[in-house]
Amino acid sequence: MSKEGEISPENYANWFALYQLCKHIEHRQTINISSVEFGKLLNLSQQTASRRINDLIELKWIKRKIENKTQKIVLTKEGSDVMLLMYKNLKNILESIVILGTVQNGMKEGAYYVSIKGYFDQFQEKLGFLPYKGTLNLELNSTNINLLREKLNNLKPVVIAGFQDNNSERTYGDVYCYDCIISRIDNPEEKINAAILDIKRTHHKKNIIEILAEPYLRDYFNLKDGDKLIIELNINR
Amino acid sequence: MSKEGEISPENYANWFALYQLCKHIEHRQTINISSVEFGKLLNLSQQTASRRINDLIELKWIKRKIENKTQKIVLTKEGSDVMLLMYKNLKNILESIVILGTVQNGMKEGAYYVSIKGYFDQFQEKLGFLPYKGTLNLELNSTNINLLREKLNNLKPVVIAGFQDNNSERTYGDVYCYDCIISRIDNPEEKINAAILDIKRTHHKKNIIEILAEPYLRDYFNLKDGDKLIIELNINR
DNA sequence: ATTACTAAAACCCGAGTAG
DNA sequence: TCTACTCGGGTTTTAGTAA
Repeated sequence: MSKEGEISPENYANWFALYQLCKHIEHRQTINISSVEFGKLLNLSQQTASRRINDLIELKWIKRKIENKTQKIVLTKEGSDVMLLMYKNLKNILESIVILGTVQNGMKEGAYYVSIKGYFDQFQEKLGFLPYKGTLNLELNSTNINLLREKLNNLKPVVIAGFQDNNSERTYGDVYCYDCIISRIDNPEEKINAAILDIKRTHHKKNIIEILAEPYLRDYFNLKDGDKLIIELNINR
Repeated sequence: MSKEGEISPENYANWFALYQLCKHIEHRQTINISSVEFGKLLNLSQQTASRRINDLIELKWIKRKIENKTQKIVLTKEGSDVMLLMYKNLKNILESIVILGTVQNGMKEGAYYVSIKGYFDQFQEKLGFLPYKGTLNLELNSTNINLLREKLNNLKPVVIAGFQDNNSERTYGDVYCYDCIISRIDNPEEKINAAILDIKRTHHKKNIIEILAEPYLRDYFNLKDGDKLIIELNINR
């Protein structure tokens, strides 16, 4: 076997077995499962499941106590480290994948919302810049939109507080933004601070997002429809 | 093959191959790698690596363009979904593993810090309760301390702002806390809001954490040294 | 250099069964 | 019932090699 906790071809079957075991973990890192049940979980026979458990014990990823012919399985520190390592690696991979958007025409609803005084006055303080009164529309492919959603889930939004307009009696709800950095794909070194307007509330096709920034981005980056921009999220938590 | 994106024994070798490929991803979800290099990455022969790539293409997890006998590999939406799914499952697993601590004697430095007026006055507002002027020490085993660290990494701390004491000319730094919920392991239904004092700054053995709560927890839970408590973190982001 | 076919070797799984 | 052994058969890997 290779380095401690490393997953290699000799043991990725075992890694997968550990992963399935962990899905059934209960209080105190304990799992109650027979080799027959474990076999069903893995889509494998009782015999192979039993062998897997012994492999995992040998790897020191789990411990077992047999009481009255039934086994209690406990995750060890090494075992939980293996799971943590994979989790961290996946997190890194997903975070390192650069998200790309394609410039689309139109300013859509974003421009309207940005201009409303009750919102606009909060931008300087909360985003760190006074945005251009319009948004840039970026289309993301389905790979990118999924990754973006997951990244946004793990990010704290900038909340632009809602308010009541006493003249029109209209109520304006909270607006959510996410800090980001934008650059041209053909010149990734020239970056600019920007913000993504919350994608949940827009009426768009679901794979279009709206970007806020201080300058008019089409001029700033000399953009035409179809140009590609890199969207980096600040993962500075 | 089973459900879309599901990893089963027929394809966890392929899943692992995809995972290794993703570690080498570059701009625009593209990977440049030969079958020889990929074989080395997987600790497998060039022939098997080549077959894996074809398997991944058949699974629609990647696409490939061959130019001048060299291949460019691009992750598909399905491929990134597979990675995202595993990431989310691991996240769930790690979050669902309950962290246990064992009651230890002593109040240590925590008690001193809690009592300092400059800090104490902030607790009501920031933690939602005025803590007992002492901390409960919990010892965590190495599995639990690792999991806790990872969970805290993904949590927003409650910052108790530092201040300057004009009498003693001493400067008191920021103190970090994390909201949590405590219960006896033998009665997990009776819960109480509490906070973990930042574990990084204490001079403790590294597997001891300090808990703040409104009541004197030893009385509240009728605790003696060695009793076990469940520590739940608020993952309500 | 590449990728990938074929065929033999190595490996793994599960049926039968023991404890 | 449980877990886990042996061993035959099927699957996967790799060496050799072609394109």
